[in-house]
Amino acid sequence: MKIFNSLTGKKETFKPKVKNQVSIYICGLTPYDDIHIGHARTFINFDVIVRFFKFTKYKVNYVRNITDVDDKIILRAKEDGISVLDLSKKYIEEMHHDFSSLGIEDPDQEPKVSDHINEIIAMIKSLEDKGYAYTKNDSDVYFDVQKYDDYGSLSNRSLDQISSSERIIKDLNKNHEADFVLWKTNTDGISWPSPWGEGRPGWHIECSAMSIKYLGEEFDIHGGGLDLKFPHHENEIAQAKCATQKNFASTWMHTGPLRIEDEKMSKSLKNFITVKEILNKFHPEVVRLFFLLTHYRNPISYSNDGLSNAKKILDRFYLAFNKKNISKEFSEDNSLIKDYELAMKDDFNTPKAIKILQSYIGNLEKTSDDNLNKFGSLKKILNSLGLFKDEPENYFKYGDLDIQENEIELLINERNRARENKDFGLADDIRTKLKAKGIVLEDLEGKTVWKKS
RNA sequence: GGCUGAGUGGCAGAGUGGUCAUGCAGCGGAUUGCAAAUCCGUCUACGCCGGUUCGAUUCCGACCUCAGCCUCCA
Repeated sequence: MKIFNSLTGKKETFKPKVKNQVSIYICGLTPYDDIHIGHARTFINFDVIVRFFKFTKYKVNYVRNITDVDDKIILRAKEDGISVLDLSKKYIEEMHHDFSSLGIEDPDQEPKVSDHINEIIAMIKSLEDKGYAYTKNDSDVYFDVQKYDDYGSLSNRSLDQISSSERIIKDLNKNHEADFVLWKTNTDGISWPSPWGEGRPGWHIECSAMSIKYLGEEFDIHGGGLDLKFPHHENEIAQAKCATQKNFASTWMHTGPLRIEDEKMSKSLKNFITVKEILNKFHPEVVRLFFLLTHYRNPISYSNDGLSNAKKILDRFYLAFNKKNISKEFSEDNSLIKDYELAMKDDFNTPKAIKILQSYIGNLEKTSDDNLNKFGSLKKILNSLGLFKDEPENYFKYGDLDIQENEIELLINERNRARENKDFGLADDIRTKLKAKGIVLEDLEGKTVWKKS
C-alpha cells in the first residue's frame, strides 16, 4: 500500500506501527451551521479510505473529532439566544443526519472539545513546564514557535516568510507573529477554570490532545482538508511534538479543495451549497461517486453537469443488476478484486478503480448471459465503496417530483390503453408530457416503469 | 511577493519512454410502433519552447497560464 505523505511530499509505502492495524485521526468539523458539500467531499474521501483498509483486512481505529467550542459557535449561539453547547448539539445532530444520508460510516471515536478540557489543560501545562508556552500582561497563553526548530516543516514555510506575509496583524503580546493561542483568557460565552484563569482552549490544541488520548503519542495517519494544513496541522505538530517529545503522526493526508462552478468555495465568500440542498436533487450515491471520480488530492469543481455525469455512470451499474435474467447467486471473480486492489493500493486511486469496474461491466455484458453471475465481486467492490446499497427501483425514482406518483400511474395506464388501440399519437403525447416533468417511461415486457431523468 | 500543486480530445478524468485509458456527449447502424436499455462501428489529445533519446504526452530546463495556502474554512 502506497500513500502520499504531505509531510514528505512523496508517495511512501505505508508501514503501520502495528502490523495489519491502522490508527487514523481525521479533523472533523465545527458545528455551527449545516454541513456543506466541501465537508461531504472530505469525509466521503476518508470514509472510502477507511473502508478500503477494512476491505483489505486491516483492523482500523478511526477517530474523528468535533470542535464544539469555538468563536464561531459562540457568536452564532449569541445571535440565536441559546447556550453554546445547545447550539453545537443541534448542529452535531444535523451533521450525523447528513453524514448518515451520505452513507458515511461512523468513526470508532468521536471526541468533543467540551469533554476534554482536562486533557487540553494538561497538555498546555506540559508545554509551559517545558518552556514552550508563555503569557504576558495577563494575555492569552501562547505557543512560542521560535522555541521549536522544525516549525513550518509540514507547510514548507519559514518563520521569516510568515512574519513577512502581507496579511499579518500585529499582536503586541506575541513574541513572534506565528505564535498561536493555546488558552484564551476570555470568559464570554463559555469558559472553564484553568491555571491561567477562566477561559477556553485556543484552536489547534484540542486535536493534539484528543488524538493522543485515543491513539497514543505516535500513531499512523492524521488527515483533513487541505485548508487545514496551515496553520492548523502545522500547529498541531508543533504542540504535540514539544509536549511529548515523540513523533506524533507519521503519515499526513490532505484532501483536495472543492470549487463551485470554478470559484473557490469558502466561509467568507458565503457561496457554499449544503448537503441537504444537493440531496434534494441527487441520490447520495451519485454525490459519493461524483467525488470518487476525482482523485482525493486533486481539486474538484462542483457543477450540475459533473453530478449528472456521475449519475449516468451509476445508472449503468444499477441497470446491469436490474436485468430480468440475472441470477441472484453471484459468483466471485478474484481477478477483478485483484485489479481493484492494485488501483486502490496506489494512494487510493478511486478514478482508476472505477474505470476498472466500468470496463468490467461492459466486457461481461458483451460476452454471454452466463457471465452475469460473475457480478458477485463487482457488487462486493461497489458496496465496499459505499455504492450500490439501494434497491434499483428506489434509486431510479430518487429525488423531488413535480408530479404525484399516482398521477404518473394514471398517465401510464392511459398511455398503455392508447397503445393497445394503436393511438400512438396520444401515447407519444403522454410520454412527452411526462418527460417535461422529468419522468422517463420504459416499456418493458408486459409492463411500463418510470424513472426520474 | 512567498510556498505547494496543476495544465491531456466537446466535457469529466486516469496513465505511460515506443499497440487501447475509461465514461459521457457526438456521428453512422442494429433493435423498438416511438422511446429507454443494450449491442456494433466511428471522430477529436497530451500548454509553449528547447534539451536528452533510435523514439517523449511521459525524463530535464526555461517560459506562459491556472489553482490552493499564506485571514475564517473540510
